Amino acid sequence: MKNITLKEIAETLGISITTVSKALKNYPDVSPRTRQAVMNLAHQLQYTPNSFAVNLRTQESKTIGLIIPEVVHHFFSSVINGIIAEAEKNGYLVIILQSNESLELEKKQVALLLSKRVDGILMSLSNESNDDEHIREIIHKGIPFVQFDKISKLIHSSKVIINDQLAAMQAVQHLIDNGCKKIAHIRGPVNPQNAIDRFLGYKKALEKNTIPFDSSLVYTCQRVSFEEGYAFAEQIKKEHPDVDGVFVITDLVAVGVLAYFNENQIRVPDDVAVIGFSNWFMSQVITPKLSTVDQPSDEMGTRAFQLLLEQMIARRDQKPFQAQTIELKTAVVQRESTRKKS
Amino acid sequence: MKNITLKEIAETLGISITTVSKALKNYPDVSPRTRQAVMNLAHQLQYTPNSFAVNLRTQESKTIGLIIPEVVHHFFSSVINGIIAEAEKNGYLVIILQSNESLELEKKQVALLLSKRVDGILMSLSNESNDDEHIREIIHKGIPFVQFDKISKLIHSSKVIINDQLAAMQAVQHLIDNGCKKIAHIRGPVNPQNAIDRFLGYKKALEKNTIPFDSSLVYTCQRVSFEEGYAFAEQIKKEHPDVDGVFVITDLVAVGVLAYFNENQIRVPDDVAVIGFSNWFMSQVITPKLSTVDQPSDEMGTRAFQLLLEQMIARRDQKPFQAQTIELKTAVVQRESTRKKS
DNA sequence: GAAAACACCGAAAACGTTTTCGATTTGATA
DNA sequence: TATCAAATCGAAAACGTTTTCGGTGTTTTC
Repeated sequence: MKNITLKEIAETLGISITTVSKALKNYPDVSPRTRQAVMNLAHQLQYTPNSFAVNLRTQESKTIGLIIPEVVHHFFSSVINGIIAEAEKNGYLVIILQSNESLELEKKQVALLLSKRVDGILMSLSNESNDDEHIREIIHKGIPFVQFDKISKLIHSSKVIINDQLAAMQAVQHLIDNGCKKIAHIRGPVNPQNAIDRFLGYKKALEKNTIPFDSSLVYTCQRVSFEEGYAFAEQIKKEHPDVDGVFVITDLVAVGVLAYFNENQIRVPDDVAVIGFSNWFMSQVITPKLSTVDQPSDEMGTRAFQLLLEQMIARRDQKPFQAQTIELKTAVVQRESTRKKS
Repeated sequence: MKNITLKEIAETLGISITTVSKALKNYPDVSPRTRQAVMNLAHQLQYTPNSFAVNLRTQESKTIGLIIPEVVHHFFSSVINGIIAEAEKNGYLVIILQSNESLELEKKQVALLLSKRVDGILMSLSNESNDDEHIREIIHKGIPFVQFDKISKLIHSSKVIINDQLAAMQAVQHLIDNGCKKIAHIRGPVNPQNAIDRFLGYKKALEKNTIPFDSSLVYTCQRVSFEEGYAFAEQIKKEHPDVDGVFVITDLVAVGVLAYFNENQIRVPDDVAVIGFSNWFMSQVITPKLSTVDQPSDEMGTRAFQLLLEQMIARRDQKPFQAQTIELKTAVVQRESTRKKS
């Protein structure tokens, strides 16, 4: 039951701890004979180094922290997938924390990870985040750090993002190209950068097509939920019966919109076209199939980790490191909810 | 940038490291004066204990490992949610590993967690798991361990499960109660206990209703995917045009079944009733809304962690510990895909 | 045959904490 | 005043590893 240590190997072999350690780590200054003996015994005894001791000695834990707003979320779970796969491939483990979109929790969790002395931190901001203190703390402490998806533009760090503004423009343009004249937008909360950018993209697309912007056509989610989509769909139809296109902040909400339309004999896309964002799995199985903007979630995870790894290596080797921003490609994917109008 | 230590506090205050440590940990044998001084300085300097050192000294890391087959999966992501919430509440962090349904990876990951010396391990088996060695290793080493969802009955450990056999029986009974006479079953892979139990439940329900069991009505998934559901639906309709009910291993596959039926003018539930399992979010938004068996995924996570915590505490206090099995309640939830036939 | 090079090994410090146990001081008691 | 108890502190060991540096002994070189 007791875990075996270098000391025990050393004692049974009648040599020093130092030599055992060196034999195991392929140091050149140990004879083939002793190395073999050590290796054999270590293997036979199933020796595994005590990682607590290794951590203390080397001052690194080969563990990174990940803070995301939500785990039960198709997009984020895909990102997690990418991160832990890439991390494991490179010998790192991932501790996952969930901010539940709460700034307060997010701050606690940053402190927690810092006190745990993870080798790096990966983070997507909560919707409440309008305050940077805790993030600056990470950077100030010199902990490798990269933001992805929901980022703060004010923080100088590596980032993996998409061009939300452009993607949103393309989505709205797609609506227009399919004959929509009056387009509503169900946007995300006020703080997150991507909600802001998508809103800006919406505005720009209208502008480009000389469609006047009407702020009463913009509906703002608080919780970004299915229920909100459902409720806003109803509200839109009440307040603007002639709306013929809706651009929705994310697929989950868009599915709520579709649910209301379906239940109330409002034909999609004939009466109203709907386009979502993120390309959740769900979108391809509902009726009508939801058009959306595809966003490479898995890749976002792997790239984010790679960036973090670069920075962790630079730190270990005391080399300078330049923060980088990677912008991933998005693509409008057309499905049934935006078929062209005759 | 440098992290501050007990030693530095001790030196600037002109007292010993011991006293500083004791002051911070509320030992009784330090005077109010010095305690206050230490507290103040520690706070001012933002001292946080070096967890590497604490780990080494206390031989625990306040970190647990979690191995699941898949992260991008509604059920599992819900369980993760429950686990990390409950863990954090109790001061534990969670390292998540994904076996990708591969036994080989699963074994590596167990070894990894063992070498990282996590305080406990939570695990749901991969579909490939038909071999116990690595699990027995965990138990043999005395590491607290609890299985959930996809478990091995042969391993003696705490477990959090549902009564798959009963739940499946109820699902099939529900189909029968709604007028189905010839019921197909799309089952999960051969190894997992829950696939076996659900199949057994299917058989028992037929038996109870004196419907003859026909093995050609049973279709076996390999990957438990949407696509398989789609393909099996086609196959079922070809081989058994008179099938009027399908019980499917899980909602994702059932959604594939619905997709095929929808596209081929096979009316659900009028021609064929369909019931899934697990109550994924998706099920309530597709057309027709999918009947299913609700399974408390979040709670499964919290209960699993609680069981693990009990065992970790018992181990720390050198108290004996009895493995427990918690059986969570399931419930058939009726939606549109199984409306009663006239 | 002396000097230099080489091969092999181990002592010891260091990482930063926790905890035991003994030492010292102070105040109270007989 | 001598004794005892209580209050306060610190030395030191321990957790298990990594790595530097110096010390042997052996072999090569001129």
